[in-house]
Amino acid sequence: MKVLTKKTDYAIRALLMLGAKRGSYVSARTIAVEQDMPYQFLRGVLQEMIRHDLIVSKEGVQGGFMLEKDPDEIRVKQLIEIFQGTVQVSECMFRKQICANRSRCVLRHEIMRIEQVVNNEFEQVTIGKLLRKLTLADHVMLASGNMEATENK
Amino acid sequence: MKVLTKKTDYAIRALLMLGAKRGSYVSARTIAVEQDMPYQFLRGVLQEMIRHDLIVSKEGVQGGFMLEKDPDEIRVKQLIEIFQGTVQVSECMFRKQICANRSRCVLRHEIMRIEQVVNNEFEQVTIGKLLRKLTLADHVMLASGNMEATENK
DNA sequence: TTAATTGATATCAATATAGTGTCAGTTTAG
DNA sequence: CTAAACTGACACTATATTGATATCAATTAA
Repeated sequence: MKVLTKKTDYAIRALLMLGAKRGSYVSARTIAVEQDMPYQFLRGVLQEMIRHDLIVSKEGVQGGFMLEKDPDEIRVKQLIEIFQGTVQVSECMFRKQICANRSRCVLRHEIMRIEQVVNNEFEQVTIGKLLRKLTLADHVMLASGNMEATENK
Repeated sequence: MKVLTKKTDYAIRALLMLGAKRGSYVSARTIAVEQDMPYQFLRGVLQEMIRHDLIVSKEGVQGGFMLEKDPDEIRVKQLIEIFQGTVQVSECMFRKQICANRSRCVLRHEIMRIEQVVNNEFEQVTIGKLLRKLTLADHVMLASGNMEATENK
């Protein structure tokens, strides 16, 4: 059971990078290299985020992508929805056709409850929160002199 | 994002059926027909559950499957683990290699926390609990005269 | 003018999920 | 003792999802 797919993972990390460099354009190439993501794949992810007004782009030399929304208003929940579709337990479950199978109904009811819990959690996590944790962690590392984890191969 | 795969879904519903008919053997054919599941596929699921000592089987005519464990001790969490592998956010995350990428680390940390929440929820749901909800729901339905949902096509 | 870029797609590869088929062995009813 | 109803154990196919690559036109700055 994999909670985040590559697309969502790349999206979040790209946003974190854009969030850290707010105000300037960062190219897909730069993000791909620094975050070790497949270039073309990442581009698709970035374009999807443009369509959802999370970021803006500038073409040509010195172009790239820039954060559009307030990091605190970009929720991981939304990213999951964009790249993985709504969190759902199993298919069907249309209101109209009350499911023909009792045990399936009982199961669904229980799972939908858990679904709510998960959604709630992902709703709480924003790019802003992650950004703050990121910089906080880096401060701790700098203070302790432990730098390896900050390096990029 | 799909929480339960068909295998897990079938497994749970098969167990509910075995739980409702404890003490007697129920054949894969019967379960498949009554619960509307693909016969051969279900058989694979049942065999997997035998390997994990959740159920026992008897070969030959009048044979079938029977619940082995106490329904209250069969947790949906375990079924998910058997049929979908441990709940994990993304691959890797081995303790030894501290991840080379800071933003990935921060993300992981947050996701692992949510993972805990989800695991906890699934840990609470047992076949026993579902069985009780099932029979309770049926009583309510019988009382209100609403029978359609109990019928099988 | 050229190189660095995005926009827009098309296509492919890899993996995971879902489902089918076959055959040997077991058991019970007749 | 035989036929039919079963499970055990696999091998296989199909479909869907995910992950990744490739191409080409348009844009922009140096």
